[in-house]
This record gives sequence, structure tokens and C-alpha cells, in this order.
Amino acid sequence: MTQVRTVDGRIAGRRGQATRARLLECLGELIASTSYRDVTVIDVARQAGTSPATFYQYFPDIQTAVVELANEVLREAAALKDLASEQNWTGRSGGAAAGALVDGFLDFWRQHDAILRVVDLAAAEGDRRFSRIRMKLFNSVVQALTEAITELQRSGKLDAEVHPAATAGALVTMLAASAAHTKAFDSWSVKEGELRSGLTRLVAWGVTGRKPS
Amino acid sequence: MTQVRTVDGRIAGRRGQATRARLLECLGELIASTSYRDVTVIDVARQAGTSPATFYQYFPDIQTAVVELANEVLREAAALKDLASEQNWTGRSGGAAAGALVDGFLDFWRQHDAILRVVDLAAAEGDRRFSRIRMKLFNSVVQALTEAITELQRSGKLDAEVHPAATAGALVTMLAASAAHTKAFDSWSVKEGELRSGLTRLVAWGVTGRKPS
DNA sequence: ACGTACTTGTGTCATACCGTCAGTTTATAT
DNA sequence: ATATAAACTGACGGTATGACACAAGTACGT
Repeated sequence: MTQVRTVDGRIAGRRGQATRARLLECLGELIASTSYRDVTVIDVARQAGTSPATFYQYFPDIQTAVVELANEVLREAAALKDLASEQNWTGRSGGAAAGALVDGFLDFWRQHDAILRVVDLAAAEGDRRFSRIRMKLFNSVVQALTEAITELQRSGKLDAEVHPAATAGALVTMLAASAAHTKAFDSWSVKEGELRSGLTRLVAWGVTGRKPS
Repeated sequence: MTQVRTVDGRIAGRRGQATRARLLECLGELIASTSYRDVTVIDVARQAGTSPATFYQYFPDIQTAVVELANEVLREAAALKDLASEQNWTGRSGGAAAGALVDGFLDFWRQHDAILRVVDLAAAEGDRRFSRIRMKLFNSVVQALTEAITELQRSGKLDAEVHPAATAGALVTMLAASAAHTKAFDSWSVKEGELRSGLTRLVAWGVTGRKPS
């Protein structure tokens, strides 16, 4: 962890770090409760009980502060990796592994939906910083799934023509987008549990190429 | 089609409709070329060679104008329906149907990515108008796939425990999100063609429960 | 305890955008 | 040609933005 600095290069002390953290926290709350488009520096400062100038002491603009928030989320996402790597995807335990991955993803997304939404948008708009974060966010899981698929191919249990990374990426993308739009599933009268088991089935088959038991 | 009206309730004539259309067109260009957050009424007006006041004559705010744009996209999306309904999903033609659906989806998304991005965000943030549009956008395809799955179940070719709408919704969500984030696949070194065939395989199996030929 | 050096927070200002109005220009009907 | 309605514009008050100088607070050595 590099040292926390103010915009003009000074090293922030204990109090400064507390203010900075409070600003980030309030920014997170605002993003969650209002439209991303409407979040302004003044709002954040007010919410944190301070002034705009104080905000600009720690962040050059809102975007940068959001990047910071996203990086925090990224750090927490490390836990997702364990759900995908070192798992046994064949047989009965394969279904369990897929189920755990799906649950983990949905829960993680629900927990951080506001920030992840913004990351998604900014990444799609081409902002490099956010693309990087989104990529890293998925990377561990995608890589774990890719390896699992490659391994199954090596042992002859799966067609060689399946492209491991494409399949893994598509599955992870599906999980993320489904988590972000659970409301849409509501409108199709799909209940939470049905969505989870549907996703689980698709993930299990996508990885193994075989009907899950 | 109801008559085009100004904000203060008057019916717009030929010239007015042209200006309105030009404003919408410029809004579309701006959303495509700059960050959604930064698109302002003044920018749109300037781009269209008119004044902000003129914009407010036809739209109460930017959101409403974006809704209008999204509705245009929705109208064009009718073509997607044909790619999913009345298809034969079994056997060799099933793979072709899935491939056509994937291609259609990716192309459609690429063509309208900027607006669809905004629709996605606003829908995720809970804006009813955009949720509705997004839902309708997917609805025809989701329903077609749901029916296909249900039909396969009725004829005993697919496990009864598969939830048709959940599966169809997840697949369509996967297609949309994959299309919106093709750059992410770049970073995983997945080429366009590999993505298409990977998605095709997942869609074909998701619908039929059988390995595509 | 006190003064000094440094960090943190505030008040203020120029600028830019928003949304509205009164009023001018352009089209249409008689 | 004239009346009437539609379309557009310039300008304005109000407000958020972002930058800066300076005041208030804090830690630390003596």
C-alpha cells in the first residue's frame, strides 16, 4: 500500500486520512441512492459535513474518487477466486462447485451493485482505468474457469474445439450481467431461486460439456 | 403513432419536427462520442446549431430525449424477434439458429451500443422508463426462447426441471452483456470469431440440453 | 506550558451551465 | 396583403463547479 497523498503532493496525516475515507464512504452512499449522473462534488462534501475544497484536496475529480472505491471493491473480490479455482468440476461435485460460484457472484454483486454499475458503464464507454478494474475483477474467475476447461480437454473429457477463454469469459459475463439485472428477471416472473439454479446449470454444462447430475 | 407535440402542448409542424429530429440525432452522436455523464443540453443545442431554449421546447430534459432515442432503437429491435421465434432448435439446424441469433444480437448491439449502454445503466439504477424499454427489448427474444424450451420439454427431449424463462433470460442477458463488453474479451485474447462460436455453443446447448452438432 | 512549523478546512470568486421568458422571425391561412 | 399561429433566439436569474488564499487546528520540540 503506497502512502496516501493529497492532490498537491503532501502526505496526509491521520486526520486527513479519516476525512478522505469519510468522503469516499459518502460518495459510495450517494452513488447507491441517486443516479450516477446527478452525483456532484458538492453533494458529497455536504453529505460528509465538509466543503467542496476539502474534497478537491484529496481527489482531482469525482471519477478518480470512484476509481478508488472500485479498487476497494476489487480488493474484496479476491474472495471470488477461491470459488472457481482448485475445484473439481466433474460429477456431482461439479454441480456443487457451479452452485457455489453462482451464489458467490450474485451475493457479491448485490453487495456492491452501485459501484459495479458505474464500473460497467465507464468501462463500456472506453475509460481505461475502469476497463482495467473490470478486467481484473473478472480475471481470477475467468482464468480459473479457463484452466478447468483446458484441463478437461487435456484428459479427453471435453471437445477440443471448445475455446476455453471464450467460454469462461461468456459465462462470467453472464453471471455479472444477471446479477446486475435481477429486476429484469422479476419482470419475466423468474424467482431468485429459479435464476440461481438456471445459471448453475448453464455454468456447470458450459465448463464440463456434460449434463450436471 | 401519436402526434408530435412541444412541451407546452402545441402540435409541431414540419419545420418543428425536423428540428426535433435533428436534436435527437445530435444527442445520439454526443452520447456515442463523449461520456454520458458529460452530455449537456447546451452541447446538444450547439451541435444542432440552435439554442438551449429550442431544446426545451421539445424535451423537458435530457433523460426524456434519451428515452425517445431508446424507443427508436426498440422499434428497430423488432427484427431480432424473427431470429429466435419459429426456429427449429434440434439437430443441425439448431446450431444454425443459435449462430444466427448470436450474430444478430452482436451486430445489433454494436450498431446501437452507446444508447444501449445508457439504457442498461438507467435500468439498473431503477428508472422505470428505461427498465420498461430494456425489458421490451429482450422480451420478444426471451419469450421465443422460452417457448422453444417449453416445447422441447413437452416432447420429452429436455429435462422437466429446467426452468424455461430463467434459462432464456440468462442466455439473452449473456448475449447482451457480451456484446456490450467485447473489449473485455480482447483483454482475454479472445477473438471475435471465437467469442461468436463460444456463445453459439452455449446458446444451442442452453436451449436444447444437447451437445450441438 | 509555550511557540513554531506544518497540516487541514473554510470563505470566496470567476466561470459555466440550467431552465425560463419576452420578444422577433418565419410559415400558413384567409 | 394581412392576421394568426408556430418556431426560434437572446438574455437573465439562479445555482453548481472548481481554484485559491487564508484561517484554524494539530503535533512536536524546547
